[in-house]
Amino acid sequence: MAISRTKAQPAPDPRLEFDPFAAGLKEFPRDFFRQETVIVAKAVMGALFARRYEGRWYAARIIETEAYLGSGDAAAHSWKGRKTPRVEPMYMDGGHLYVFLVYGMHSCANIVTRPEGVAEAVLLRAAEVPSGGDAKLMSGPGKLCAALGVTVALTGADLLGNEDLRLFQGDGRPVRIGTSKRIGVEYAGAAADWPLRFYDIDSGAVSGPRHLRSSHR
DNA sequence: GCGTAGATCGTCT
DNA sequence: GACGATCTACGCT
Repeated sequence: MAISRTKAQPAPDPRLEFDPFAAGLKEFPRDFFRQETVIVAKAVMGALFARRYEGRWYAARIIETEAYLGSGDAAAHSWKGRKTPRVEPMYMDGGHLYVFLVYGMHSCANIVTRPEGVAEAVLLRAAEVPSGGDAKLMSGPGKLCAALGVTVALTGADLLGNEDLRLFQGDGRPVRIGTSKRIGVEYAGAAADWPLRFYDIDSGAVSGPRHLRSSHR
């Protein structure tokens, strides 16, 4: 009988191997994540969501996000102050991770924003391979998590000072940002039409229907 | 390119 | 007991 040990985490896609430290990339200070959620949702465009696995670093370049505005947002899990065990990470200080499971099979990763007690977050919807390549690999929140090997086991983790889960600033290249309503929240009434989805107009990895991929704003 | 259906199970009512 | 902050396969145009 084997000795019980911590649950094994899935391996990231080898194509994502990239060392942000070797590339000299900087991280974000805590206060960055405490800003307004829409500001953060746009500012992390081009940033690298990175994970260490068996001693190597793997990363995804964020090119599509959505803002979820807490208690006043019918599309947010924290709508009307809901605070169930699943949603609790959304109430943590900015810079934490909130991961949940949708449709019984796909994980979705969010960066928690605002100070502790304010349940807002930025959903990471799509990303590019840092070294280039398959634009379809991470063109959707579930695929992004699958490629990086991120599961609900990581919900509540702190991205600052974390040994194997971090967020790095991009290389500073300007990103042209398009705006649209959020995807998959038709049940949210008026909030379903709020312009809270942001994406890199020039990226081939953007998710969603065609009419939500062309330039807006 | 577009629309539809089915998968699959944790979470909340 | 119903329903997802999704994805893929498949049929049709």
